[in-house]
Amino acid sequence: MPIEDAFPKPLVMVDTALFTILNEQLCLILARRKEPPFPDVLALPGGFVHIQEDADAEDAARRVIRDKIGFDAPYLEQLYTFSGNHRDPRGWSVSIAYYALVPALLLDRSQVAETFPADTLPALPFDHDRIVAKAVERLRSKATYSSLPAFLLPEVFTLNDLHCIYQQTQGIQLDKASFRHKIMEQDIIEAIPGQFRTGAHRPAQLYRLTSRALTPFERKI
Amino acid sequence: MPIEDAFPKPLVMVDTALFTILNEQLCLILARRKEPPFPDVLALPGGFVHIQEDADAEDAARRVIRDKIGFDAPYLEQLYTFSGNHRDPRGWSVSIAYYALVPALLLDRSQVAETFPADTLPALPFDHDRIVAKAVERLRSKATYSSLPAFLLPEVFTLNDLHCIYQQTQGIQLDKASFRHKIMEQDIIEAIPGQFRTGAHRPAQLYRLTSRALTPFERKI
DNA sequence: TGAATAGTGTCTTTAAGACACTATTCA
DNA sequence: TGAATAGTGTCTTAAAGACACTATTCA
Repeated sequence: MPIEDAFPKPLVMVDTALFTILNEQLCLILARRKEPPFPDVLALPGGFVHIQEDADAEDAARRVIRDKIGFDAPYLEQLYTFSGNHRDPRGWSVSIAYYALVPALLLDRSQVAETFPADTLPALPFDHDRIVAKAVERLRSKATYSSLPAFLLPEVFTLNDLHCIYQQTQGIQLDKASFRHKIMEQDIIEAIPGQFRTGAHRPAQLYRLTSRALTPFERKI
Repeated sequence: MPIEDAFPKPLVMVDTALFTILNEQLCLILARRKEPPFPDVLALPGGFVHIQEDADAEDAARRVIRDKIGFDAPYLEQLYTFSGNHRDPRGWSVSIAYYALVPALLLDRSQVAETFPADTLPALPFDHDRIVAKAVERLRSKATYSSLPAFLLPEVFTLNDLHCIYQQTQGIQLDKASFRHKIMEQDIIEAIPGQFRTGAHRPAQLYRLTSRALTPFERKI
C-alpha cells in the first residue's frame, strides 16, 4: 500500500466571502444551501474541490463564484485555511477560504444573489462567522495601504466615489483634501481626458485605475 | 451515497518553513525525506495530516516541528495553502504551509536539524521553492512593522542584538539611534532591572519582550 | 589613555492632518 | 446669487532619518 493511502483523507472545500457596497454599506453575498447538512440555510457560497475539473483551489473558488453571480470577481485573494474535526458534522475537513470584491453595479443584473450588511448578518452555519470576521479584518487592513477598495467601484469613477469607498471600507472619516493629495501621489488612478460626470452641480472629473492589479502603498492613506 | 463521498478527495499535508539566524544569516531548517517520492532529498519538513491525531492543521504543523527540532517553535503562523494537480506526483494535493521562527540557541542542542542560508538553498522538490519565497516575503514584510524578529532571539537579549536581527530579517541598514528611539516607543520590550551583559567593554542592558504574542506597530520601524 | 561597544541629543527633512479657500454648475 | 458639489493652497504638528555627541568598560 502506498504511504499516501495509509492516512484517511479529510474533506476539502472552498468557501468564499463576496463583498460589495450597497446603499453605502459594506455587504456580503450569501447563498441558500441546497444539500445537507443545513439545507436551505444561508451560508457563504462554497463547495467541494472537484479534482477532475479544478486546476487548483483558486480555480475552484472562481467556479463557485461564477456559479453564484454569473461572472468573475474583479478581485480575488486567498484568505486563510480553516480545518479540523469540529467545523463540519461530516468529519475532519479543510476549507480553503477566499475573499472577493464585486462592484454593486455588475451585481444588479444577476438576480440570484442575496446581500446582507456585513455588520448585521444572519446566523451562519459551520465556522462561517470566523471566516467572515477574518475577511472583514483583512479587507479593512488592506484598505489602509493599497488600492483594494477601488475594486468595489465600476471601472470609471470620480474622486468622490473613491473617497467614499475608502471611508466605508475603513469605517472612519478621511479629510477630503488630504485624501486627494495622497491618492494622486500613489499613481494608482488616471484622469480620463475630457470625461466628466455631470449632474445637479459642478461636473466631476472621471478616473480609472492605472493597473488591474492591487497596488500597495508606502504609507497609510 | 452521501454527497461528500461523490467527490474523490485530494491528499492533504502540511509543510513548514523553519527560520533561524546562524552566523548573522537568515537560515532555513531542511529535512532529508524518508519516503518516496524524492527519498533522501532535502525538503521543507512536512507530512500528511493525521485526522485521528491532529485537532487541526496547525496542530499537525506543531507535530511536524516537534518531530524535527524536539520542541515547539516560539512563533508559528499559517502562511498560505498551495494546491493543485501538478505540485505532487502522487496526485491532486493540498499543502497548508506554515512558517515558524526558532532561536538558534535552542537549536544547537538538537543534532537533527540541517540549516541552510535562505538565499543559497539547495534545489527543493515539489513546489517548496514557492513556499520558501512566500515565507521569506512574509517574514521581511512583517519585520518592518511588528515585533516578529524578536522571536528569533533568546528570551533575554540586548538592544544591539535586536538591532542586528531587524537588519538581518529586513536585509537593510537601520540607524542605531533611530532604531532605539522607535523600539522604545513601541513598548514591546522592557529592561531587566540591574541585569547587564558584560564582555570586553561597556556592559549592555538586558531586555525581554513584554508580551509573548506578536505586536504590530503603527508605523514602520 | 585609547579602542571598543553602549547609549543619547538634536537638527533637518518629510509626511500627515486640519481647515480655509477658490471653482463651476444649475435653479 | 446662493446652494451644492468639485477641487486646491497652506499652515501646524509630528514623525523619520542623519549624525555627532557622551558614557563605560577593559587592556
